[in-house]
Formats: sequence, structure tokens, C-alpha cells
Amino acid sequence: MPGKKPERTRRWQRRRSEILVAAEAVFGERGFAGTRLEDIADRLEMRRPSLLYYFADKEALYDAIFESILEHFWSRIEAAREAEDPLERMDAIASAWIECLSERPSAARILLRQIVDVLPPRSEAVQARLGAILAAIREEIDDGVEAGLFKPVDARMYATTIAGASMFWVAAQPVMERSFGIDPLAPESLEEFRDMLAHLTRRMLGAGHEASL
Amino acid sequence: MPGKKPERTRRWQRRRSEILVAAEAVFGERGFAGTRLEDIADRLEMRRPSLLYYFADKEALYDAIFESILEHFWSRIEAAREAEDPLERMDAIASAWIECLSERPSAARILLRQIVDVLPPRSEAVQARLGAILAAIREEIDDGVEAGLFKPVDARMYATTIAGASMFWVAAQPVMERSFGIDPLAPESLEEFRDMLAHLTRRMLGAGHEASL
DNA sequence: GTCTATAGAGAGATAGAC
DNA sequence: GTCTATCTCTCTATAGAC
Repeated sequence: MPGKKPERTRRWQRRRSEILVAAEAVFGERGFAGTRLEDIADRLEMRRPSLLYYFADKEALYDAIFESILEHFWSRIEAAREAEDPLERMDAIASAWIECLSERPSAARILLRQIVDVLPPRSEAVQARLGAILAAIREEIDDGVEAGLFKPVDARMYATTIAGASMFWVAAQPVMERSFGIDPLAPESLEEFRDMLAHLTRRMLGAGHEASL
Repeated sequence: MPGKKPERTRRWQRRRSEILVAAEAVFGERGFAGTRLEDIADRLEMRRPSLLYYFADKEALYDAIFESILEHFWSRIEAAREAEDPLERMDAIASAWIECLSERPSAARILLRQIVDVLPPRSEAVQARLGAILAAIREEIDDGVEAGLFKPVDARMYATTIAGASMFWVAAQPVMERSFGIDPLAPESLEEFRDMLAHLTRRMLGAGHEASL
């Protein structure tokens, strides 16, 4: 029966990605261990066992999400690495990074938790991609250092600070709204935050380029 | 039987704080939901039920830890609020904050997780103290703004960035060592990080004071 | 105080009807 | 594909001996 399989597959994929979206939100809010499959099912007005028709188990679901986050972020970072000048590239990477995070705050939470967890119990595929992203950043740093533009230690400190502060900026949204009355994801706040980081980039990586800001 | 109760009480308190130390480490590594009482007991070469002789339940243990973290950090922040100049006070608070975190990295992880969790399921006492710390920071910011030294939005953004970047800097230690070969808690790294934040303070809060750095 | 043994709840995963 | 019912395991918490 040709013509039927593709139809079924399309629906299957749509349902699957609906589950991924709902699950990303819940895992972001409560972490892997704190999330019950029931919480995810509730959000979809669905029963628990139906989730496991699409994913082998809870861990497979989490890994699929994590993989999709890394894949998405990685493609955006790659696209940002085209400029000739190392400093421009670092700028572009930072902007792409912040944009990704702010568009997908649950992903920011998931990434942040993953880094805070001391024993990352993830699959090899996931580890490999995470390694690729970190290697790319290292490569950019080394390029700038070789060109005599960056100080080696500062560049790594810079990357960590930017990456960490951005994840925190996005992930802490509820606390920030309650305590300081700022919505970190509002366009103005985001713009201002990005500007601050851009200044920091000039200052830490290429002091001589400050004028170009 | 006088003379016996105090003895017993002293031992009890010592054991209790040994448990707090071990539990802080495990909760820091795996979060509340990801931690089993057995993990904590193992670290103390003790059996699970013995823990519950000192704390009513898992949640009471966690809350005691969280409370002790807040109490410790709060007292250090209070002590840092003595300088006359608002800018100096902000500097001193930031230094105290970073010092607290680096001395107690598991506490940094616990705090960070708590902020990332969207639904903070904590006790009133804990919420109250957390509120006090945030209120103190707000107060400092408002003081500086009233004195015409700080821009209101930047000051809140500054506080968030400093607090978040510092927590991340400390909590991400294992990843940083693996991927970048830096130990964020080594005295040199820590010193450099603090210097960077001090520069950021001048830049964001009191641009005119840059010379005083 | 600390232990062994165990009760009891909660959550993941499976069987099988529809 | 989605459901109800259920099995199973894990982990918290308690009972009670020593």
C-alpha cells in the first residue's frame, strides 16, 4: 500500500516534535530527575504511555531534546564563523549564542543544568557534539591568540564568562522579573545586555580595537 | 543527670554538621531530586536511616543546608556594606560574594540550580532570607542611583551579570578544567576573574570612576 | 545513636484492548 | 496511535532490636 506510509510518517513526526517541545519546557523547569513523564503528558493532554510510543524511554526523550538543542546551536555558531577577522568572528559567535538562548529559554536552562551537574550521564553522540562546539570555540580563541590579538587566558575566561552570563541571564528570567522588575527577554533588555557583552569583548580580547565599537 | 545532656548535645551538633557538609556536596552535584539519601549516607560511611535521626526528612535536610548557605552569604554581604561610597560598597559586595562562592563551590551549585528551577519549592524561612539578600542589593542599587552615580537599569543588569557569571564560573569548574584547562578556583584564575568584574563595575556603574581602578 | 528489616508511595515501563 | 490496567523497581520513611 504505497501512499499510506508517508502520510503516517508525517503525522508521526509532527506528533513527535510536539512532544519534544512540551518536554523541553518541563525538563527546563525541573531538570531530568525532577520531571515526571506525567507532567509532560499533562501538558499535551495525553496519557503517559503514549509518550513511550514515540520514545523508548525517558532518557531517550531527554537525549533527543539535548541533541536537538546542540544541533540547533551548533548550526548557528557555524554560520557565525565566516568573517575574516578573529575578533569579528568572536563577536558574531557571541551574538548567535545569545540569540539562540533567548529564542529558546528552556534550552538555556537545560544546558546550564547540564554544566552544573558534576556527573554528566549523557550518551556518546551528545558528548561528541558538545565536544565539537567547545573545540570550535577553542579553535577561534587559538586563532586570535596566534594572530596576536587575544591574550590566551583572557580569551578562555572571556568565552566562559560570556557563555555563562548569557545562560544565566536567560534562565533566571522568573527571578529577575520578581526581584528586579526586568524582563531579560524583552527586546530592550536583551539589546542592552548584548551591548554590554560586546564592550566586554573589545576590552578583553582586543583592547586596541575599542574604537571600533 | 546534669553534665550529661550538654556532652551529648555537643556530639549531636558535630555529627549534624558533618552530615550537612556531606549532603551539601551531593546536592550540589546532583540537585535535590537527583540525590538519594543513600548517596549521602555512603559518603559518611553510615546507613540511610541514621540521617533521619538528625533531620526529619530529606527536605528538612536540604532546607537546613540552603538556610546555612544563605545565612553565611548574608552575613558576609552585610559586613561588606560599611563603606561610605556607594560604588565602593558595590565593589565590596561583589568581592565578598565571589569569595563566598569560591570557598563553597557546592553552595554555588545549589544556589544556581535554585534560580534555574522555575518553581522554587522552598520553605518560608528560606524565601524570606533570600528576599532579604535581594532587597539589600536593590537598596544598594537605589542608593547609587539616587546619588546620581548609577544608571538604574544598568545597575540591575550589572548585579545580575556579576552574580550569575560568578556562580557559573565556580559551578562550571569540572567542564572548564576538561575543556579549557583552567581551574577557575586556582588563586590566579580567581584573581583575574575578580579583576575583570571590577573593571566591569567601573564601566557599568560609575563610568567617571574608571581612573580609580 | 546506629543499625536491619520492612512498609508504603511514587514513577517508569509494559501488556493488551480498542 | 492512544488508552486503561498493571507490573516492577526505586527510594523515602518508619518500626523496632541492639
